[in-house]
Amino acid sequence: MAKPHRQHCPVARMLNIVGDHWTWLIVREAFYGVSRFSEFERNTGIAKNLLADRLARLVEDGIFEKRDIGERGTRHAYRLTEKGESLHTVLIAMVQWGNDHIYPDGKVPLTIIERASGKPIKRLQLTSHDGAPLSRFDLAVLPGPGAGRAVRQRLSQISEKS
Amino acid sequence: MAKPHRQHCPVARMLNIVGDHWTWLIVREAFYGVSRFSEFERNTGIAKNLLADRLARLVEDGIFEKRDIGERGTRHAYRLTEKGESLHTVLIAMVQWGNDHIYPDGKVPLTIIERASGKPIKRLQLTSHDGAPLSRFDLAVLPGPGAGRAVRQRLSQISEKS
DNA sequence: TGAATTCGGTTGCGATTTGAAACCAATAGG
DNA sequence: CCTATTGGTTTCAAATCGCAACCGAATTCA
Repeated sequence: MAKPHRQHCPVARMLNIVGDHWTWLIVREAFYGVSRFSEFERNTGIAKNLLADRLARLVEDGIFEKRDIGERGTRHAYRLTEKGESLHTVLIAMVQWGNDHIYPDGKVPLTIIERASGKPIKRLQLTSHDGAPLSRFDLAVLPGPGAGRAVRQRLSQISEKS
Repeated sequence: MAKPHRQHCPVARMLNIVGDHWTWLIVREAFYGVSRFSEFERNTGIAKNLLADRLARLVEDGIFEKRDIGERGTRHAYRLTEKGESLHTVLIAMVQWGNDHIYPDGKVPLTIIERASGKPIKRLQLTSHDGAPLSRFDLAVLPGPGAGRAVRQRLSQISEKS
């Protein structure tokens, strides 16, 4: 794949793990319940060598866990770890964006509903600490506890401008 | 870049537009207020030829809009369209995931706060139509108004399993 | 008014990655 | 015991990446 990003930025660092488009299709399949190599292959259309490579990386990065099945087996199940499971919010954000902006006339291929009520879920919304909805213009980005010199400098430049 | 995905899936289709890791760094910069070619270049570390390619694609896909500045200008500003702006939720989801899973001991490089209160924003949460928080196990995926045969078949296979 | 620098690219090139296919050993299923 | 499936690895051509060089127009500097 590509050269890893060295920036101390959660987005850049996340992209080192899940910055590949095949990876997201693999993760999507995992949330559909897929766990076997051949199923990932069939459902995404990825080439075998790439699938093997991506799965190995994802296991190494702690997104998937590889378990043997069948006792004396060369058969495996790839299951999402908790770290992997928590990608769910990002995936849903992607689905919602795709549904909003790709299909004309609301002719979306799939809708996500709450099982219990049968009604569609709400769109993901940024909210303040007390739950009030926020737009991106209500936000500011501050250096966190782990911010180094570079990050601090960068963020101060931004706040100057605005 | 890669061959586009042909699946009728919002995730796959979105990845055709923003499935590249550089693209997300460019979008990140745009949300920081960056609009000029040279600034994108400096702040992301991307090569000039790739930046030119990515920006052209993003303009074509309606994520950015390219405006001339300086009257008789070979100088341009790349600004997010509304379609581009709405990627914000996805980006925030990525930031939150990165902050949660990449930095040990909560030593995150940046925190996102509400400007008005100075307090950190809430984590993005899936909610039902009436606002109750949901986990991914509370959800079901149904074919939408634009679902074709392939999607229907696929989704019915999934519901069989669970 | 020149001279130097910046901006927004394009071109060329070697190194890396991709995608498709062929191949393969082990095992499960009938 | 035979066949198909699983989970890969290998091979190879084509595409892409990343880096550096170059470039014309325009802006800034002296």
